[in-house]
Amino acid sequence: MGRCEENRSTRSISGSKASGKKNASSYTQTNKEETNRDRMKKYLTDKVGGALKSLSYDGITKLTFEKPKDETHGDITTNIAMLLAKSVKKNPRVVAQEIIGKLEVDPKYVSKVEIAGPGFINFRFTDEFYTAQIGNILKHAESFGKINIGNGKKTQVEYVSANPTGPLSVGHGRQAAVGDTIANLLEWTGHDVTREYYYNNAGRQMRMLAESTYARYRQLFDSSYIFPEDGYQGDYICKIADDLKKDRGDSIVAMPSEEALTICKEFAEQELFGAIKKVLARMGVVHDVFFNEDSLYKSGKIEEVITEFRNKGLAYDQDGAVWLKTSALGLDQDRVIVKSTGEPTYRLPDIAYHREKFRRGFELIVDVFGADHIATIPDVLAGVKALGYDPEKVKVVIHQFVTLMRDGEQVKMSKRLANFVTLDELIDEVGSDAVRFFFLMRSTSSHLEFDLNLAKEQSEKNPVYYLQYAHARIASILRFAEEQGTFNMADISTGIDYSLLKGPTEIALTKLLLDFPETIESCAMHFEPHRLTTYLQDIAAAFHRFYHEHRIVIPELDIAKARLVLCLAAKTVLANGCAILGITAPERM
RNA sequence: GCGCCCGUAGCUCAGCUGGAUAGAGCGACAGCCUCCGGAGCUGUAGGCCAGGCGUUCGAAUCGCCUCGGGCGCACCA
Repeated sequence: MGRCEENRSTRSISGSKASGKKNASSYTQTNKEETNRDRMKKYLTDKVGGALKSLSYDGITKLTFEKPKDETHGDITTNIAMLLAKSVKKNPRVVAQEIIGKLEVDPKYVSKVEIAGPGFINFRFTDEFYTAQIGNILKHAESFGKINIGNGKKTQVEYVSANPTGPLSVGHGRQAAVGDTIANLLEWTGHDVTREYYYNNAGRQMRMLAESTYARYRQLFDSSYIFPEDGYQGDYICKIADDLKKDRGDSIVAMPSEEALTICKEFAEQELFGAIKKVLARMGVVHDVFFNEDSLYKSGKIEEVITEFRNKGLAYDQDGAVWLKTSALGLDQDRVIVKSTGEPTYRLPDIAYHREKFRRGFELIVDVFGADHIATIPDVLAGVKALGYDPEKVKVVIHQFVTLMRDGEQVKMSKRLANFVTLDELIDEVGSDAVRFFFLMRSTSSHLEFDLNLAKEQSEKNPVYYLQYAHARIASILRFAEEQGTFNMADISTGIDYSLLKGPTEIALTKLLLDFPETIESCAMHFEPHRLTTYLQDIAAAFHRFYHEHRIVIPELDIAKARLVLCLAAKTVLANGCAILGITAPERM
């Protein structure tokens, strides 16, 4: 890995990281088997399984439980009777009745079993079953929600990966937020995550950057100097040229052009990469590894791949170019991997890079790309497979485009005309929390409409504030309770009578809080950060409802304490969720 | 022409491996502060889930087709 530029510097940006440590062995707090729903399933699988056995219905079909959509249908449900109905030739409701007849459940856990609809068996658990677990949330505190399902699996998440030819756009911003949050989710589920940025500082784009910079530099001395036709038009090039002049005076003007261009390229690259890292850091995004495509050439990895394809009979020469027989790998047509000019196409280094990912020992590889890169993926996966690696280990997350809206109108952007909004400007305008949250709010497969007015709005309309407000409000209540002497943060773990929590809003909030670990699991396994944003909105809403129904700091100390502990649990989940999303959870606002 | 994504309330979008009367926010309308943060809460109105056919006990969800919108389809990355 010596070819990679390591960057394991401290990640202390905006306090958004729960921890800079990525030691898999620290994920011992919550085992998967211990999540609330798993516990319920395990219990019921045992009980219902027993009933099926005594009816000789076992082994016919798989017994599963799921969470009903509608809360009035109980806490957990099974469709087993409907699945059995056909093979035992009975009405599903009759089958359900038979099962219930043989069922023996502990009333301490299960308060209600009923047949509903076409033949669902619904179970309701007791309030105490839930509230008794609040202590568990407090015990794990900032680790509540961590689930060790990755077992330290070596995982790489590649995202952003923009070449240093200009400032990052809002599209890159979405990718940064999505990639970084997926990385966070994978860490929370026990994966050993490396955050990586792949770039190319050779090639045509960079040559154009050099020429553009050089031209702007020359124009500082002679305004009639001609700017290249396809050059980068943006003002940022002028600024780089300006800085170059400050740094080197007029010393480059007289140089031979090759030498001058090299200097311009390196200067511009350094300046742009600095700016890219800086703006990413503003969003709390810090990569561990910056992998330079050029290193693949220098170390001969590119040649190696070509040779191997040739040896396998998967590469051939035609019209002066080298072709990859992708048609033999299940794709519609063959593709060029080395142009007749001798230059490789992007496919070749991409394949070589992915092979390196495998060679470096990654067992799970997540690529986050923009929708415009969709077409390249099948080639790379086919290439990887041909080289003997399992393409199933590569998960590609494609995100669709971002549209900025201002005052109900779409903000027109064009990179070529250089009138696009940069990520930096976006953060300047609405702040890092809103940027991250808005980018994460939607499913990656959907286009994202970013409403600038809404993101700036400091009111209940703004979903970020709604969430953060809930956290700040709880913090305020806890402060108040401590001032009143009702509550002592130091000894909250003992002497709480959770059975005093029995209002509908108290129970609803409790249940939702206990869903946190499985929400994390689901988000991580499907690489879908947006579901966490929806979940946290629900938590905030459930808290506000609870708050409005019950006064918390009251003279009845037992009840006050139980409610305060519920508040603290809600605060914990909100804070942990925000940490994963990479947004702040303010104590005051 | 081919591939991928999307089409759900006036607007922006959820809806996890198919499940029971389709959800949220905004917008509209009507309410709620002697009391811990009203940046909050409650209620009303609003939908043939683009359309069609199929799979099944059961479809917004799966399959095929059509229509709309986006993004790609190079010896550019």
